[in-house]
Parts: sequence; C-alpha cells; structure tokens
Amino acid sequence: MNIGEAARASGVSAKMIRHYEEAGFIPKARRTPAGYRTYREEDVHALRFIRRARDLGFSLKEIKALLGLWENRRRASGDVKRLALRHVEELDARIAEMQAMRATLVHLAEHCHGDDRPDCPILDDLAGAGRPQGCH
Amino acid sequence: MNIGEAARASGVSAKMIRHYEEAGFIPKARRTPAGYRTYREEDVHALRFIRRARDLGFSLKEIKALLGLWENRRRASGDVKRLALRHVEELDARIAEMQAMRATLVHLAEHCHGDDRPDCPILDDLAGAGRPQGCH
DNA sequence: GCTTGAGCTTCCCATCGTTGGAAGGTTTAG
DNA sequence: CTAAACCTTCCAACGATGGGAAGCTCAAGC
Repeated sequence: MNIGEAARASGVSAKMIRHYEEAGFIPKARRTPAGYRTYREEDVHALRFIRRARDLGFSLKEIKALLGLWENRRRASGDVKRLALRHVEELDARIAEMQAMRATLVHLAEHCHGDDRPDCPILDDLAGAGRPQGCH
Repeated sequence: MNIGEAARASGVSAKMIRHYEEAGFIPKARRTPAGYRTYREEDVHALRFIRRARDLGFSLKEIKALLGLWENRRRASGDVKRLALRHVEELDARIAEMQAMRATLVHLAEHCHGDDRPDCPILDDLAGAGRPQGCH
C-alpha cells in the first residue's frame, strides 16, 4: 500500500502521514527501491487511531501519550482514563469560556436596535470595557 | 506614554502593540527622537477596544471590520449587529463540536474501569473507529 | 518503444495569534 | 559612571494543517 492508499484508508492526508512519521508518532515507513513509502493494514490502524483521537480533540502531545499506552500491553487502564478525563476538563474549560463570550455577545446584540442608525451598544461596550456603561 | 506604559494601560502586550501597528490595526505611532514609540490616551482606547474584542473571541479579521465601523460615524448599527451575530453562530458551532467530543469521551470513560488492568474501552474505541464495538 | 497523467519524493512557505530571544541603542536612578 | 530597566528591529517558534514547486516513478495507452 502506498501513501495515497493509506491516506484514503485511514482518513489521514498523505501530508499528515509524512508529518506524523517525521514527528515520531508512527515508525519510519519502509520504502520501495524507488523510495516510495509502503504501508500495511497495521500502519493504517495506527493512523486511524490518531485520526480518531484528533476527532475527539486530543492534542498531538496527548495522542503521543495515548499511542504509548496503546502499544504497551502492560498499561493500566487508569492511566488512559486519567488522560481522557483531564481532556474532558480542558474541553469543559473551553466550552465555558466560549459560552461566556456567547452570552455577552447575545446580551449586547439584544440591546442593539440593528438598523441604519449609528449608535450601537456593541461598539460602546468594546470601546468602554473596564468602565461598564451601567446597562440596567 | 511609551509602549510599556501603553501596554500596561491597555492590557495588550508591547509585542502585540507593535504587531497590531505593523498589521495596520492602529496607525503608526509617533516616535521620540530616539525612535521610541509614544502613545496618547486615545491610542490606549483603541488598544483596549482590540483587547476586548479578542476577549469576546473575534478574529483579527473581524476586529479589523469592527474597528472600521467604530471609526465610521455614519455606520449602521445593523452592520455591527450582523457581525456580532455571525460570530455567535461560529461560537455555537464550536461549542456544539466540543460538547459532542466531551459527551463521547465521558461515555467512554464511564465504561472504563480505570484500574491497573490493561483492557480499556477508550483505547478500543480509538483503535476501532469506523467499526464500532457495539456497546449497547 | 514513447508519451501522458497520476502519484510519489523532498523542500519551503502560509496560516493564526502570540510569545520568545538575540543584539544593540536609550533612559533613569543611584 | 555604571547598572538596571527600558526601548528598537529582526528572526524564529508554537500546533496542526494545507499549498505548491521541482523532480522522480509508475501504469496505462498507442
């Protein structure tokens, strides 16, 4: 299997496969005499593992740790669970942050008449942050 | 006011002030004979505007548009509101995405005993995506 | 055989927003 | 006069991915 086929089979672009190899996520691929990388089903499996972890929002750093645990048959599932739950906490923090931004924006937008007139509480807030204008 | 004072007053790092100047978000600062940038209260105001917009998750591209509207006294508040609500939609999309990731991870973690044994449904899922293991 | 197109190789660059550092000049306080 | 704290410019990095150039290789058709 060459890199294009492995890419289609794994859902990881050829570009990223080379990148993951370079960065040490997957072992250096064997080459044909012409220098083409060759892959086996097993390699595609590892690539899909990476892909899936990315889809779940794990960083490459976390994925490196997950790959290490995956390959280690004597791993403790507690280690994996800890990693997953730590990531859940990160997600929670980011979700909360974005929800706060969203709430502020919606609130500001609700108070903006949104017509052709120039006065706009959204811009007022952006301009005057730190010294709130005392809405309500 | 030199760049360090402006940075402290605005909450924008000196590095970023130079960057925003370079990128055209703020006009080129005047210089002392020695080449030091000087700022006035008005400039700090603009920097705070940028800072506040960043805190609300606007991209620099969106901020450029907001600054344009801010400076334009004949703007229509509808334009600002549109921009804000579009950003709310972006936030909603990203929040939904992260909540989906979170839900999947929590679900997987719930099924992982998380002790010293090696078998782990989290790793199984990562390894076997596309061919679900039929939990439930 | 030869040509053509698709696929592979390495390499560098761009994104986005921000931070870090090096090398050097300036200002301020002691 | 010196030392610390500041400023300047320039170059590079992060994380993750994509784009593209220049050149080589493979598989097909004629």
